[in-house]
Amino acid sequence: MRIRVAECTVRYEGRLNAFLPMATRLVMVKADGCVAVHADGGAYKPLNWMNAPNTLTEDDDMWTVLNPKGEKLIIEFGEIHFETDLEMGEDPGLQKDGVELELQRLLAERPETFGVGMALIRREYPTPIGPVDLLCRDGDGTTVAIEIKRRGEIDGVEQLSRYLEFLNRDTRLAPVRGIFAAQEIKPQAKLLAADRGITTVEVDYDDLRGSDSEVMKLF
Amino acid sequence: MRIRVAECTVRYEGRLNAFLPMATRLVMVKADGCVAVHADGGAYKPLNWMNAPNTLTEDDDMWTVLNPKGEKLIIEFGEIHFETDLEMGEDPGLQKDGVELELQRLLAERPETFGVGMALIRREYPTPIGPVDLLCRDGDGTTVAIEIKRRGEIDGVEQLSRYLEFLNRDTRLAPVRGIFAAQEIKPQAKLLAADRGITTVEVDYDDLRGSDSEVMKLF
DNA sequence: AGTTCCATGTCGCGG
DNA sequence: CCGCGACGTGGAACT
Repeated sequence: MRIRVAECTVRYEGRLNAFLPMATRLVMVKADGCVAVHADGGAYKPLNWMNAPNTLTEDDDMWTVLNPKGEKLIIEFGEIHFETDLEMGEDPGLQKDGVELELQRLLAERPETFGVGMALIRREYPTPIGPVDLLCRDGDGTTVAIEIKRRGEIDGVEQLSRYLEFLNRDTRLAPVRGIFAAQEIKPQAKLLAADRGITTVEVDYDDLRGSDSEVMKLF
Repeated sequence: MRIRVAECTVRYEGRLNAFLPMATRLVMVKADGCVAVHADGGAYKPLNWMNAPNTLTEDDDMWTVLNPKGEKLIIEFGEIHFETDLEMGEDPGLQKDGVELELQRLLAERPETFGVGMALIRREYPTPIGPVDLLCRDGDGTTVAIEIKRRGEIDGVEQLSRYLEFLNRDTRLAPVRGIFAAQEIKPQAKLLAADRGITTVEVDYDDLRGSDSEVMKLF
């Protein structure tokens, strides 16, 4: 990784045009060729950048970064305060844990969370426009499509609506009703769901995890 | 801005849990207190980070970053290869040009782009679920709701559909038809729009800007 | 503060 | 390679 701290101006021409007046900034060039220009503030996002793949041309006090899409990043340097180049090697990468899939797994194990007699048909039930998180049958024998989100927003309701549209064309399943489940559902999403005849359910992740541990303890 | 390149492990506990095994990485601490851990590759996004506001506690070879929401970032250092701390001063900030609002402004000035006799009623016409970009009346006196995006994708069609749903409940406006305008419209979005009876229009930003300059020159 | 929508979103997966 | 959905989305604008 190459790091240069210097006075510079930056011009980006691509999906939009942008310009940075002369100031002191950090320019980072990673091993994969991606370039990022950081100010000393403003979260982790750089002011300007160019992702790999690209080509960096160094020309006197000017760097030109081009990518195959025709985007261009031009950095013109003034005084260079500091520069270094360090070997860092491969990164083993990030291990994550505890997102939507986990919630889905927990709820798939406990369909009765959504009503007495609710039974799972299958997870990730395929439709032409993508898989429904859970497809179930309720106590009355009605098919139920369940969409699960960590945070329930209007998009999720739209997504479920589209699934329902398609599922209801399948005469073997129709009529299909919808349940929208999330840890927290925004008022606007609740409103739209109600308007569409979709039930909303707020689920408690810790409770689910807790009862999961309970179940585990029995074995 | 403080920069340290060192062997380290990183643990994040917050909205999810994540762990980085020991490896050489760059740790950046900006003036506003935000912390970012970068590998030598993978675009501009850090492997792990903590945005301001937060508190950094240095304890021997371990840094603990806490934020008011209870999220936690723990960095444990091994060998330190390099460290520096540089003054960079305020950044004048990025000047952008050519985004959605600009497109909206240009099209609001030229409603006839969407058909002969098209007249603007107002920009950002309010509905209970958000403002419609342009509300117009066409040559036949029919109300037209126009949604403008830089890139036309399925979400935009959904958004316009929702607006139309609400606008058509207003007996003073109904029937309202929809136009979906963007510099570029994805095939899937066109398909969905057609299915919903929404017209799609691809507009040329440079043409619009050009004719804008023309208009300017007349005065 | 809460909510909505934009973004040079980025990223990963599956067709 | 495109389409599509998730993201610790982040960030701005507006109520």
